[in-house]
Amino acid sequence: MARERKFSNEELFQTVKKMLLQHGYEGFHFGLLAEQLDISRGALYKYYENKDELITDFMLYEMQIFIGDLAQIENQGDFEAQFDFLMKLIFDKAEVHQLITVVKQMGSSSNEKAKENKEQLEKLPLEMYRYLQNFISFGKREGKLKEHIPDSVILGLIFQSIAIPNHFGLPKGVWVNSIKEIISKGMFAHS
Amino acid sequence: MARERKFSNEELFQTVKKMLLQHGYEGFHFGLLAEQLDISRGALYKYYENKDELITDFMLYEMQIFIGDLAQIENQGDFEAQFDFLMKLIFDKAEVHQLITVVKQMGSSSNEKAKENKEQLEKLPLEMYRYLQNFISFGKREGKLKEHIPDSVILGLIFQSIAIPNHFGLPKGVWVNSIKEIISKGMFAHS
DNA sequence: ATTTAAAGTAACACTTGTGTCACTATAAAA
DNA sequence: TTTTATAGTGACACAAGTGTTACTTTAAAT
Repeated sequence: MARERKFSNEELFQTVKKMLLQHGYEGFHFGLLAEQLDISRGALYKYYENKDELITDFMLYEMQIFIGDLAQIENQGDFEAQFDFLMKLIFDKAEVHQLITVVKQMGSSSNEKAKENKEQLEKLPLEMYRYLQNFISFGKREGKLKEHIPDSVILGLIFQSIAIPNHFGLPKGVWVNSIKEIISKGMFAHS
Repeated sequence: MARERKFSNEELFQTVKKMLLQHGYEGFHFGLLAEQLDISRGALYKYYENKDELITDFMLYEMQIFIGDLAQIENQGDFEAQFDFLMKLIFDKAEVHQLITVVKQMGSSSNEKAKENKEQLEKLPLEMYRYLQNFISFGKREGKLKEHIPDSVILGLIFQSIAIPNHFGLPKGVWVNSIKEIISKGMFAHS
């Protein structure tokens, strides 16, 4: 009944991700995207009214995958296993984190659908927080995590650790293990 | 011999900083800047040929101040004092860190002066590294820092810690001390 | 008071991105 | 094979940023 599409949703979102990481929110535009997908700019308007609607839609997709993965933390057994799982997840999905800054750069957008998407997006951190809160409570309850450090600092530091630049190109294993060691036991030698 | 300027260099750079943090590299432009400074756009071209020349010039100014402050680390006495000094400096100058990402977004710019500035900028991390390398060597030599953790991970984690978002608005003292504790002694309770 | 050098302005031509629309292309249903 | 619904195109009018230039303003030197 209809003509075949020249690009899949999967292709579209992958290209959007690449473009956003490369050019940031303000440098991202339909011309660039259309060129990468080898279609005309006009074709994109068949699916999205504007940039913000497309970006929020993409972010929703990306975040839902991330949360789906995160949900698996509950099946990981003891606290150490959960900690390892979380660190692995974060390092495997390093880009998700940089993408979050993109949403913050969006103004109050013109389009209705984009606003809806944005509202949806704002709910997701709460959903994430549920899993992470459980993880931390579990750790504290078991006496594995220091009681007196605020949960938000623990979470913040874990999440931020993915953004540390590996300038000297250390092998990933060494890299991740070093970061895990500092976060869990500190960089100071035992006195 | 000449007319009075409507804006000082100090004012200019402060506004550039604000605009860059607010809009990012690609969203920053002369029109915006001129409006903020309450001058015409054309006036800016009396001083800078284009955006990249202005931004690199600003970054050079900003980084040189930071390095000047950092140099004081050598007068801080023992290792713990140096660590405290470094953490305080980093938290007081949190913006400098976000600004570094701006330089990475610049393409190979059109203008000669901008290229020169960029080359200068690329030399600065090495100058910073000298101070930080000394700090870490000192710490390891004194047996205060773990020998087996690569220097680049230690530095990376310290610098990255400033970007942790204080979503829940913890008081700055609690906030910084918590982060310092994790970095130095870890978030795991002593077994 | 006149001159002068630098500061600032405003308009122009140019470039790049936006959103729309009449149009063509194509795969499947009838 | 004709119809039809959807995919995709290309051109148009518009909006926003760039870089230049002829012009005006102003404070200090003569």
